[in-house]
Amino acid sequence: MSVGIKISLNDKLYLRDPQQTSLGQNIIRHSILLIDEIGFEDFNFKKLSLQMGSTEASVYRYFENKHLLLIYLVSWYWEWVSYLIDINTMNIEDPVRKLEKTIETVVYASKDNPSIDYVNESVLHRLIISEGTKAYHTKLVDKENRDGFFLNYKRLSEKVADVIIEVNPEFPYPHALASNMFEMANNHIYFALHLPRLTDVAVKDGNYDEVQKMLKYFAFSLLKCDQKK
Amino acid sequence: MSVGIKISLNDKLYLRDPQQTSLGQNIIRHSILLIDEIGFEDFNFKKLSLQMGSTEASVYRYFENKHLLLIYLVSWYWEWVSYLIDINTMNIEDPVRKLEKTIETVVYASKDNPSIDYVNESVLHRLIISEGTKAYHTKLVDKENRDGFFLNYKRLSEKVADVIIEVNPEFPYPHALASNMFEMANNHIYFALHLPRLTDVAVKDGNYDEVQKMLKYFAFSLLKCDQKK
DNA sequence: TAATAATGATAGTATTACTATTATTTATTA
DNA sequence: TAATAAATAATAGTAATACTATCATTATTA
Repeated sequence: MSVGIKISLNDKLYLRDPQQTSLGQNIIRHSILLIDEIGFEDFNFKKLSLQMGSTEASVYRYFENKHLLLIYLVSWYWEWVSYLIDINTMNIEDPVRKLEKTIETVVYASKDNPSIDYVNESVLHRLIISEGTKAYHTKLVDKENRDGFFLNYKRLSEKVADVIIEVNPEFPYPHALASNMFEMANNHIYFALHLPRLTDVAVKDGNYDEVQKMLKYFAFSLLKCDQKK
Repeated sequence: MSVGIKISLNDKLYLRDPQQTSLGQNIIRHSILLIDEIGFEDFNFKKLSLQMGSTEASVYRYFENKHLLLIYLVSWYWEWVSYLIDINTMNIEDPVRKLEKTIETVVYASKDNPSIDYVNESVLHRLIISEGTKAYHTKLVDKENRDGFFLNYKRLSEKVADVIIEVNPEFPYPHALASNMFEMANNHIYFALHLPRLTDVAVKDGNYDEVQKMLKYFAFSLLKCDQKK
């Protein structure tokens, strides 16, 4: 982004760092757009290179396969959310306000100012919502987890778990509540758009207020404490 | 099953009803085992037919492709859970007890008596946990939803939402809580096994007691009412 | 300016995701 | 029980996918 943050990701995810070259940045840019457009199953490096005006071989020099590219994008996203949470809660002392602000950030991450020019955050958000869990639902989870492929998500969960503990030190499931909040945020946006009988919230024109309200209700109900506003 | 229930599924999911022939039943039996073994991505009809001692062409006469087979298995699973919930809560009047029993059933569905001989329920459960959400995370969701491919899951959610409303008619998110309970049950078993930093529960040797306890804690905390025991 | 590294162009291979055709077995029914 | 139909097996074939390899060209950097 203009301010110059660098999203730091596990370097085993790629063969050549895509953030460092313009071809690499193009791969990121166009893979986000193309996966969003045609879905992860139909996406491949041939189509991507065609759309980019590059070649299959070149893309393969950056990523071993599309699965690792997806993990890369997912990691990028959570690292980005994590960064936004840091900024947005920076000067907040009160843990309840901090948790509220965290929830707001998770739901509206993509609406936060434009940032890194080769990443369309709002398209990426949509992609994470529909394809995100495929990153870790694979036969290779254990190996990939050992290789640290999911660290960004786990660290973010732990960061939020820490806030949860601050709000209520007696709460027995801080990590589960944290990860569930992330999963729920994405799931219920998806449900609202595609399987509305599975939820009670509605979403229209990118307005996720009802999702946000529900997440706050769930969190503060469980933590047996009142919201500030 | 011996008692003679018939799991009724949308007939657009298949080309020929697999429950009606022994080849069809074999397809179900072996696809469950093989997907569990090698994962959905590496699974294909060639490998399946090889393992069954049949041919690719024969499998294609039952299912258009592996994606529809997955939806079939997922639907089968939720219909089966739904059936178990009906039996297990049949004579329970008290909604709180009913919800407790429902949660127990969801978490331990696979442990319920052996049933239909061509379905290994406990392997199927494991498969749903790791591959289940791929059934509806696809570019075709809307079309497939219109075709009624996800009815079993939606009806089950609504059934549980009804119990939730009985427990607390003021609760504003009964559908979301219901679907979230299903998602959470599977997610946290998966997390406990593969990404433990994302949860607080542990699972060993198929013992899901901690998951069950957590789900009850979440549900009854949200519904602001005490559990019975 | 020479050397090095990155990219493009092109080709090739094994596997996947099917469809088609014909032969054979099994089930049905006359 | 023979005739007929239906289901399955065997085999082959095609287009697309998921890569790998090679060599030419263009940038970069020493």
